Amino acid sequence: MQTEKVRVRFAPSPTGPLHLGGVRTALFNYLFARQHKGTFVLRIEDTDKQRYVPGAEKYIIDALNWCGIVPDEGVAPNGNMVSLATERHPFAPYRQSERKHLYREYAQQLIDQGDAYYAFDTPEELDLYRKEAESRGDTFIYNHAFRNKTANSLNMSAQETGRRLMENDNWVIRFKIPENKTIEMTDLIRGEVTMESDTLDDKVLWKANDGLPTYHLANIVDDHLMEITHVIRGEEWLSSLPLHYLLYEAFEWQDYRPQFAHLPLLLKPDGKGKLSKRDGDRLGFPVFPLEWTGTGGDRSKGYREEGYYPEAFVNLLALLGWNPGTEQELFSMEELIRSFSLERVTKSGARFNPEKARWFNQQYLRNRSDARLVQDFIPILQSKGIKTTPLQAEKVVSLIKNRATFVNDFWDLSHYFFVPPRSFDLTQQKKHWKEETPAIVLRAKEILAACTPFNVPSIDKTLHDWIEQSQLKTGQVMNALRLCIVGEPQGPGMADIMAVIGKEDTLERLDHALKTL
RNA sequence: GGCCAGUUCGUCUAACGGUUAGGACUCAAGAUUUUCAUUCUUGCAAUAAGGGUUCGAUUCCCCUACUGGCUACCA
Repeated sequence: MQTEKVRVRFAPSPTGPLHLGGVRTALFNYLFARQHKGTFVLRIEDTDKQRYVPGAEKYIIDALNWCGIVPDEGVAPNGNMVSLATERHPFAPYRQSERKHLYREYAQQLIDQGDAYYAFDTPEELDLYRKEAESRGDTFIYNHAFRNKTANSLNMSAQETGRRLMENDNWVIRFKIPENKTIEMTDLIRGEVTMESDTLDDKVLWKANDGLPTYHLANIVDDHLMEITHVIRGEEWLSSLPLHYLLYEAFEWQDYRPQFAHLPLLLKPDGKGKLSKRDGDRLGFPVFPLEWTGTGGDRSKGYREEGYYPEAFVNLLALLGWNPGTEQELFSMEELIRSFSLERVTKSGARFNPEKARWFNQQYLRNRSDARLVQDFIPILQSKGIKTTPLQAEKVVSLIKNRATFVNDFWDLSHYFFVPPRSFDLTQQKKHWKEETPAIVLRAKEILAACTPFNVPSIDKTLHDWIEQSQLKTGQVMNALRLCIVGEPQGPGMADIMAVIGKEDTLERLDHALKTL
């Protein structure tokens, strides 16, 4: 089993944008495949016409791309159709809607074997049964007891069945769950799981009204046809595992059955339940990798647009439900591939923590070279109409980067380097603009005017010599200068700031402040 | 309601029978500093409750509680 080539798949449904949990599932599949030198397949499960959302498939591909989770095989990264099998995509097509012709024969096989049957209940009838059972305090299960007393191909003649099918009566194909059987399953994360077949419903395998298989059938058939060796998916599928096991048995594929791993769910940061789209809006953090505009024009924030680095995003996702067993928290994709293991995936759901997410980005931002940060900063400066040199911008970046979480923070942290303060912080004025201050600033101006070269060590020395001689306090001088030059109580050392803005600008700002304050 | 899974600081988690129960985020305090931030130090803070098993339980078993998932002709 271990010697065979690993093939995993990520099989999202294009019913909307991929959210955090989906990306994480894709990531874990990707890491697992890479680690085992296997293949990561992207398959699109679009068997639900009602819930299909145009653009969702493209979104999924774009999002994975942004994260660097690029499929080896499957629906192409550029969104192009891969309908014909090629060397790289031997099992094409990878979109279930394009594979619909394949599934019918498998459904038929199950019927011929007696493992599935045509059922003719209407949705209304079933609704009624359910309500009835509920009012009695019972649980409605569509199992052997129930199927014996309703209209289906199991208890009517072939002619009658044929007639009803011809009349296009309301029919579906249901799987015939075996009676009184204990299903023993293995999950790579949870270990042994057992379930009694009598608690299971005869699930619908084929929907007559749109002529498509349901998830369960399509999924099992495709996983088999595509030679998937490991199914790594969300915990919400754990309760379908017995059905899937039974299907593998019915097809006599149990020897090729993939191994299963059910990932813990991502939960809301507060309150109850799993993370949903609305939580992002409510709590003010994105739940989607990329910004998404719904059909109604409603916009949902994306990590990319918030200014997250994809590397940081992937890193924080990887540590949700998995840990390396060491104290390392920062991982490149390569390191993740090396360290990942399903054995170290947690069993319990993980609450998403937006604070920690920001911390990850901050770490990545700090580790990024000034030269690279400048590339992202320059467009922002341009959009503000600032003219500067890359050298100057890089100097600024190096001074303020450790205060930022995102490149988007840079402007707020550095505008005073480029634009003289328009106003002066009031509380700072109260604290640092005393009776004697104008005289000090005036003198500082003279001293700075004589300071050459106008660089950090020289400014520092000049200022400190003067402060020492005149018996002033460092804070007295520096805070006053800061008020004049920055306007706010923030920023790097004054010598650093003055060196960047230059002598001329420095003196002008002092002049202006003396007049205004 | 039924079935399944889960439960260690507020959050993410480590400890696979023997630790003062560790780390990270957050928060608080202190140090450094011309401000803010950084950095450093310190602190607050957890084994859901109860029974077993064992010389010894976070760890194994049972039970209760709680949490989550599923319970569609959705995936």
